[in-house]
Amino acid sequence: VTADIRQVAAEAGVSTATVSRVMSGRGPASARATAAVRSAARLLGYLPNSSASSLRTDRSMIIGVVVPNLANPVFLPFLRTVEHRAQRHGYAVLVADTQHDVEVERRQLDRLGAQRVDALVFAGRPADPDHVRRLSEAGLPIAEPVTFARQAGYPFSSRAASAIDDACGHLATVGHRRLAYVSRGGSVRSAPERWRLIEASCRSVGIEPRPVVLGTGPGGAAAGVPKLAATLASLVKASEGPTVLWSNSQVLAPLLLEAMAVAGIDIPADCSFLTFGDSAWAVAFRPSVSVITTDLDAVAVAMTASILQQLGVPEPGPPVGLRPDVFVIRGSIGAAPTRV
Amino acid sequence: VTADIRQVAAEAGVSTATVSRVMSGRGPASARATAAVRSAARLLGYLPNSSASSLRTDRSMIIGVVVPNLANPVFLPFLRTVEHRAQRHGYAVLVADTQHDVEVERRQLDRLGAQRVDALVFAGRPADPDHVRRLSEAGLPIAEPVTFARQAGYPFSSRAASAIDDACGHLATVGHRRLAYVSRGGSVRSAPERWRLIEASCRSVGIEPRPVVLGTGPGGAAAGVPKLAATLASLVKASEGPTVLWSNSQVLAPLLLEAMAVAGIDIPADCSFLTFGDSAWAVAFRPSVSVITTDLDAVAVAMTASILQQLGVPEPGPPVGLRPDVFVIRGSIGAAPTRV
DNA sequence: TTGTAGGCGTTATCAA
DNA sequence: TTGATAACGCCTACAA
Repeated sequence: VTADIRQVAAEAGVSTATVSRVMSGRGPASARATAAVRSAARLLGYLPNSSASSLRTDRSMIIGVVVPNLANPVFLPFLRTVEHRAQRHGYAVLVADTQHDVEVERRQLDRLGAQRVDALVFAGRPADPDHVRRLSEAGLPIAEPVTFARQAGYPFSSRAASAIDDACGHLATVGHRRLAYVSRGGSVRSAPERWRLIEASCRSVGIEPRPVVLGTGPGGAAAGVPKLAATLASLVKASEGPTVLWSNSQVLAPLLLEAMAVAGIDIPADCSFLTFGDSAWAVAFRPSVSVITTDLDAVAVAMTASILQQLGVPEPGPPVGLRPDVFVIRGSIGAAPTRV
Repeated sequence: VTADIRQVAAEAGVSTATVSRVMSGRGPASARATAAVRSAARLLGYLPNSSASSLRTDRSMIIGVVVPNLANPVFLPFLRTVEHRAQRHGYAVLVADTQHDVEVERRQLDRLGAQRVDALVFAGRPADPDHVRRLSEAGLPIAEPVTFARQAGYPFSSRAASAIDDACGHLATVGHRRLAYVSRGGSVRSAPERWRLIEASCRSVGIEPRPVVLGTGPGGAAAGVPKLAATLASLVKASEGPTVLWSNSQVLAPLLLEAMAVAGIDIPADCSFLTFGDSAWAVAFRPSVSVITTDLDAVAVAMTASILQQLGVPEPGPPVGLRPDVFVIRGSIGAAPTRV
């Protein structure tokens, strides 16, 4: 369907070597030849076949982005950032959703391997870290959040820890003594450090933490708001019930808030609320929702910069620093209620 | 770095042709040869080089997905659906963000063209429809929402029209006579039909519609909530001001809601509210937010199925029907206030 | 500064 | 059922 390099060469009255040199910008070419090739290429709508070029040069100009769950909007800024910076340097972006599944991840990595991607960027923790380590040792440039943060001097724990400490400290100060950390089945596994940090931090300020794991069926928590409301009602209204609900994720937060509204739990009079992950809706909600934010975008920028550098692309500007997570106090946190 | 077909052939004691036949599943191969090749491939970690394969077969096994704005979460389910169905049939997905810009789109399409993608899926309307039409006429399978819906017997207008009529009808019934349709600079251009439909529908039920376009600077409306609040306050509190605010997009909605809260505008007592695009937060919000939903996921499924069929991949099951948009009544719409 | 020619890894043809 | 071999389109020594 498309023109090839020989047709362009013929049209321009030069050899294929000259066309190649002009199109890639590598190697010498007279002004005359350059002009002839350019116009011939435009005339024929010539686009160099990157399969052929990859085969010859052993560079695919493709970066693979591995996302643990494409349904989760938190990964969107990540994907966006990588795509923007990659395309600026002529790289295309292949996206692969692993659906939090080891087997799917393996298949996807094989697919990316078959495409001979020049680098791999993980938007979240890989399901099979060993496999990834092996690829990395085989010479493939790879960026993965946890390892990356560690190398950059921000191991996960320290990045999140201060924000979690801030949150727990504030909660204790305004009188809370019992906290429930709510998550869904799938997510617990993906971020076990969080729970450990929260647990430790709570204990140190005299708050008793308690994990609440919601069932993860088809439809998940979304399917059963009335049921969820009942669960939360009995949880919160018990005499020794928690006075704070802490949502494990941005996705879970609105479901919990809705269920609390349905259950007639007033925020923050009956129970305070906070969640991981900020959003415009969290701000708009009344009372506005306290959050712990991670600057995922900055992480993506730093990871992409590191990858591009390994690929030998000069990225101008100073290296981007990673900001630790931040605890944002908003109206959804109030003084602990005194239960009758 | 990776093993090639010759090494596998040597290891398995067969020819490269046999390896190729076994790995691709095309062509005959004895059980004995198959087993030998399989184990040799596993041993060497062999992944066929798809650049070479593409070059030879003229099929890249890549589907390009063009997204007008990767920052907008509405495109996420779309991307997810295409990715899932594509990978099920061995296709990889290349994602390209055009940032609503003709020039960027052109560059991205060139990049995808250079990769010789087997098909193109547009998650939103292309910035340069003529260019896309040209590609399509050149034989590239392309799916694009508007054209696709039209072919499927659901031209955009009729898909959205009944929901818009429902909304306007309901608003008129509960006494509204003046409506403001709020959008941001960029989005108006991307969906001018909406405004036309809304305008016509409002007029037909005796509501006076009025477009409100918010400035689109860096940071956009997000930067100036106080300013936005002032704007909305003077808009709504005028004696002839609108009694309904209709948000053009899911992204804009939380900003407007926050600004209304800041401005002390009560929903729905002072002013009713509705938006395009449903979400868990819209449901959780109090009062919960009335919406017009589009089943983008179903659109993605149908578009992908059509593409896969054009690529000669048998998609089992009956063709998916496209549901028209739906107007969902929730608490954010109430009776029109009588202004003093 | 330009052209010639060989080969990147794979698949399809064809003869055995 | 198998194997030898000629492309696929491009890049890059190397020679001119």
